[in-house]
Amino acid sequence: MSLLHISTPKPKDVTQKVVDALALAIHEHRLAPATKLGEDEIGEIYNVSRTVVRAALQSLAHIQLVEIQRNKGAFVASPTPREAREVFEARALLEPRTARSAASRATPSDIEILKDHIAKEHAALDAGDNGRALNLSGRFHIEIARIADQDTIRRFIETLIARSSLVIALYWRRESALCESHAHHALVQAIADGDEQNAEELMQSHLVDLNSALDFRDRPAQTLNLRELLQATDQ
Amino acid sequence: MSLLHISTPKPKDVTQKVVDALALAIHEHRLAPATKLGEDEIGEIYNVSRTVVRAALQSLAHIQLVEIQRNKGAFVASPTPREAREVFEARALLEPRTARSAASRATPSDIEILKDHIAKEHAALDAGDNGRALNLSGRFHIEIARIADQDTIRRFIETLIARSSLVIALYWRRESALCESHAHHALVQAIADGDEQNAEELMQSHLVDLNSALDFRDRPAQTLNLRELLQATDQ
DNA sequence: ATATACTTTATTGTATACAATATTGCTGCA
DNA sequence: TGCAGCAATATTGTATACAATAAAGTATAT
Repeated sequence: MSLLHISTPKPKDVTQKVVDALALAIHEHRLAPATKLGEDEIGEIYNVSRTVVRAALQSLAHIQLVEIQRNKGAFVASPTPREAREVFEARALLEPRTARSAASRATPSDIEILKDHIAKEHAALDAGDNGRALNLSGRFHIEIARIADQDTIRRFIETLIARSSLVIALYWRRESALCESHAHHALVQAIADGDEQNAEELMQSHLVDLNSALDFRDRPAQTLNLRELLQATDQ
Repeated sequence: MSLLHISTPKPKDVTQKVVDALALAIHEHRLAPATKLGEDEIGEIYNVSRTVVRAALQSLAHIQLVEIQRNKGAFVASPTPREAREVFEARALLEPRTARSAASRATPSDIEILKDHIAKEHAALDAGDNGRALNLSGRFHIEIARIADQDTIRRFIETLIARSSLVIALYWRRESALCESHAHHALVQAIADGDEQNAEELMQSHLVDLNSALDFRDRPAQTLNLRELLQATDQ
């Protein structure tokens, strides 16, 4: 056995890098819903070929962060009011149970990680970086799913959190940025105490609060979406 | 991938054809877990280039029907006992609620569709085509999710049903093929009657029955998986 | 005979070239 | 002016070519 490769210096998965970069930009609201994502353009930005850009876009399409239309291209997804509602209904179905599970399994180091997330979120808010704060807030929820130790459901929740970013970008009503800090803090406390019932209920009410801060009556109606709707006659 | 992918109306999407063909082969247990899916090989079978094969494999990888290992290739997924358990836990979390929702919304034509599914399933069983029967059984569950009119959750359930095929291929214990016919029939009756409570409970007990027919103690341990494990040194 | 290093082959990862389709711009005519 | 039809351009879909990596085979030395 040759000891030549001591460790893998570059596990370089270029496609994943592009996926992560685009996903982060969407989560942080730097890329608005319905934005066109041209393949050449993205390829030039990241210095990769269209091949990997296409793979990245397809990956993002699958979690419904982007929508690919044949022969038209890829666009940042723009959830309809109905889709937006569904996202939060699904979260309401999955996350409370997951929080309960997390409360029954969390280790001290898990609690540290959660508290760390909250701290970073606060820091971002203080710095006025709302995009980063929103992203951290979502990752807080994903972290709880990870602690619950249910990979399958965690993956579902990840996609729901991702889409939630788009929903918030389109339908957020309140002026105050993210006043959920207290909810997250209380949740961590319940999880740290192993109080399953409380964790479940806190998560449920937290999601209700989030939902009530959204206004689905507004039309999302981006220019491109409109044009698509007007032209959609086939099938 | 619009909201309606009941069928591909346009014969132009070659990738989707490959995806569907491979998925069907897996669902019908013609492709066993851990089978290597070489790109050239598949490309020759369907007369397409590796480009579309790769796109198809990536698509299947995302719903965890295949597993892609960098520089190694794609393999039919081989869920571990743990993953298998998680699949059915997730189904137990999502499907009863979905059945309830379906019971509150089903139209007469929906009922017809469900009964049609059951009839086809019986026919397949009588013809000794267990693979097809299993596939139809899964599509029955997906149909209920469609009736429930929750696209987001329906997509989750679709992936769970797909993975269930693999789980059954690996961990099915009973000799009798699929004795769920009665359960499905009773479910349709409850849904047709609009009996939400009954539909939810029937689905729950149906899933419990399915679960009890699985034996997760057996090792799946395919040859290739073993070799991978012995070489897995990263992380 | 076994093990190790090296060579050869096969397969995947990425880039590029070509084909198909959509979009845009122009020209001519009413 | 406004619109229809065609031409030009741009973008995506697919195939192929090349590069990187892993797998397999071979020879040699102990």
